[in-house]
Amino acid sequence: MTVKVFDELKIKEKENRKLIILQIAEEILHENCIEDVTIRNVALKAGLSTGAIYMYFASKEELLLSMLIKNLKTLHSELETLKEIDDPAKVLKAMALAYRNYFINYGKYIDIFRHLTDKEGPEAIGQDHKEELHNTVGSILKFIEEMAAGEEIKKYTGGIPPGRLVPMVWSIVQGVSQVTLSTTSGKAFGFDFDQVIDDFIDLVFLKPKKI
Amino acid sequence: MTVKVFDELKIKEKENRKLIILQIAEEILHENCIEDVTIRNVALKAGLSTGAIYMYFASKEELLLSMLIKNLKTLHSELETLKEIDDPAKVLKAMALAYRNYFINYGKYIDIFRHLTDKEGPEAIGQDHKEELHNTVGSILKFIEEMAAGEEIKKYTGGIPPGRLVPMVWSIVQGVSQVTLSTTSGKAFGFDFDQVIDDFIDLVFLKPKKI
Amino acid sequence: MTVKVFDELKIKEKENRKLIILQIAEEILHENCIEDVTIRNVALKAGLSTGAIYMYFASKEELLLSMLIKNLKTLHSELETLKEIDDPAKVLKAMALAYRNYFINYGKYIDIFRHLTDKEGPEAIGQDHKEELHNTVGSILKFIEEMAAGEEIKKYTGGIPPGRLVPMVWSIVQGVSQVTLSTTSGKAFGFDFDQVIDDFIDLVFLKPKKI
Amino acid sequence: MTVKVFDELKIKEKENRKLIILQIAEEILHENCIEDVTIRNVALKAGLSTGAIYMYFASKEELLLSMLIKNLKTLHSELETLKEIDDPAKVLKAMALAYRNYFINYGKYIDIFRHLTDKEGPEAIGQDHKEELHNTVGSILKFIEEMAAGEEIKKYTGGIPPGRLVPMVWSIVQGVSQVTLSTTSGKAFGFDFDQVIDDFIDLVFLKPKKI
DNA sequence: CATGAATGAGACTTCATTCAT
DNA sequence: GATGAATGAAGTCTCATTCAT
Repeated sequence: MTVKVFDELKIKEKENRKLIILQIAEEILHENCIEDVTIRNVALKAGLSTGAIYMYFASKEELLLSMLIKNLKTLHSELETLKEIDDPAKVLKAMALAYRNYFINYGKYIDIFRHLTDKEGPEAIGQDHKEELHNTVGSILKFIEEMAAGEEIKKYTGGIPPGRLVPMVWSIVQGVSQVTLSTTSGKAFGFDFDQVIDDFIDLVFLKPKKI
Repeated sequence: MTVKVFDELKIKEKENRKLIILQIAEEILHENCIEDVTIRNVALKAGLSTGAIYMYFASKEELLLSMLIKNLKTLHSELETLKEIDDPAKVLKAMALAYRNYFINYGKYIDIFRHLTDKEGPEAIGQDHKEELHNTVGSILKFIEEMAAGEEIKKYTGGIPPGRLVPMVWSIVQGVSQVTLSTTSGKAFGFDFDQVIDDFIDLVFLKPKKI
Repeated sequence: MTVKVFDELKIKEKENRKLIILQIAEEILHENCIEDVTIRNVALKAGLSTGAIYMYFASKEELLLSMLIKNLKTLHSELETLKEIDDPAKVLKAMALAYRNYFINYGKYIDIFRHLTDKEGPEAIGQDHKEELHNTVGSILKFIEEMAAGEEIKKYTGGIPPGRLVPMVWSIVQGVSQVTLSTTSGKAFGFDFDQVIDDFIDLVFLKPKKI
Repeated sequence: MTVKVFDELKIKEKENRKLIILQIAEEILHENCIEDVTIRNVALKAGLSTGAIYMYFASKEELLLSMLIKNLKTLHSELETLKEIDDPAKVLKAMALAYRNYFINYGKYIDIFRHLTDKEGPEAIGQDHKEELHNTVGSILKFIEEMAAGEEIKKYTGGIPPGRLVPMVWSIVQGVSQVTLSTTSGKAFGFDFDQVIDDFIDLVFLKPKKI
């Protein structure tokens, strides 16, 4: 029995250390770029040896994947808190802001996403991990669909079924984030996240009343 | 005289080979990912030695940049052909399709964009090249703004000035492309480019008439 | 406690390996020329992979610089032991011999010197390292000046202040080393280091008494 | 007959173009460093193709060697003009200045010297070229020996035979050039060529009279 | 558990040299 | 004679991963 308790403690500790490593990797990604997220750099910043990282993650691939999933889950739970809002315009704005946080803080996850999913062959992501990723994204999309199915929103979306609003919302929020928050377009051309989102909401939700 | 003709032929041939290399690089990018666009790989696929690539491009940066600018220019000229269309909904659809081609054929240029612009320090893109890139993007954005300033479109966009419609259009088209055309979201969740664009156009342009 | 001992051992071992690599690099330099002191060659001769060298030296520049400074320091400490000699002729001879050892054993440091200092731009030596080098050379020159300031020596050098004797001594000893010890002039024309130095000492120190 | 004249003209023209290429190589060496003397750079500056250089020089080695020998010959003929000077101190000063010119203008010939002579094996310099180099240096040394055999000079050099003065003069002049004219020691420590040479001449030639 | 030395492959890049035209 | 495209070897350096300790 006692041994078991110890074992569980050990597992918890291990899980803890995993999270710490993950967080350090995120900091590096956030402060620099995905190319700088090397095992060496992570180990260095964590005060560990390079080899030690492999006690917690089987490969770099797995580490990156863990980062991605962890953050998608954070995004999901943030979205969940929006369920109580009634006004669809406000929901959309809140969703956009949640995504904005996800994008700003862990901004370069699209890179990871792509990096992990576009590859084929031996370096590619394992099937099991692929599923976990798929499920996590799925739950976010499902949430969006639920939001889109609200009574209020139908007044503005007409005949478009909720299922079809999902890729639209997802696309727009991601597109706006990427375009307005990236160094190039964003800073160079003076694009502003809030402005674009607000204008979009105006366009969709307020216009009918105006005319 | 004859010599001059020969000279011109040589220059043309060289330009040709440059384009072939560029196309090969594009194929690699398209079939794999930006990390796989290495000088080695390009040379291999071109049946050349690695050194030979440097006869046509002074550095890897220049190769990537050439790809990017070439395709942005193609996009721009495709957009220019849309000037005669009157119906703003049709323009938007046509623009989206143009971008879709750009994105589908040479898919991951956003990666290059970021890859080239996010870096700082010695590996970063040179200032002169940065400007060329900036200008090319600028001319596309300017075109969008001109489209957004049309009389017809004002009926649907209300008080939003054309300048502010630019990032919105750009964001949405890019976002939809990325989300629906990428392997992951697109194929995995059954998102469809045309459907999303059409729904969006419905939302913005047809709704007023319904209510 | 034991752990600490182990740690210290490791550090010592690492330092040891660093010295071994340095020595191997020196051997290559001695047997060939500075162009042959490549990371590849050093690694090969050390039975290591090229990457392994970078565990001990951050760059090739650092390796070369370490070689140079190490040997300048050896020269300096050898010179320091000459402080007790009274007879200036003997001091000069001893200094020349010390330099000869430095030059013979690690022969082509002048090359490194130039290699490191003549370059400008990114490949050039870092400012911090430049200073360390400057200081090391400075301490040697300072020693020579102190020697040149001795009472005895004034009888032979007349009104030339000690500070001006420094470049002269440095030049002559280096020149004689290079000319007599190099493969070409030295071996080809039968020049002999000791003979030249002795003659020079005769010329300066003994002549007065003769006339 | 006529054909022969043409042939000679051709040979002359070829020799001419050889000299031009040589001069261009020298300019590059002078303005930059030996590493920048590449066949490509020379061809570029000469307005030729890389391949064309090989019509005039069998290899890069030969080109460098030609540069070296050409300049040693210039030095030699400059020295020959000093034969009429009587005062040995003045001769020494003039010789030093001649060497200084050789060193300043084509300063990095010592590198070439070393580069060419220290190598062994297939890349090494051919035996025939080695001899030409040897002879050219030999004629300079012979000149120095003749100078050192003058009656006037014996008063200052006592019993040292002229043959043994040769390496001393050669060493000192080269050493002083290298130490005072190099970026590092020279500029960094404020060494001055003329000062050192003058002091040295004082030391050897004028001191006896002072005491 | 943890270390960190070492590997090996691969990244970009340069350059002397050759050869078909 | 001359061109310049192409090669192939070599250069510096990075990094995921392994393994003896």
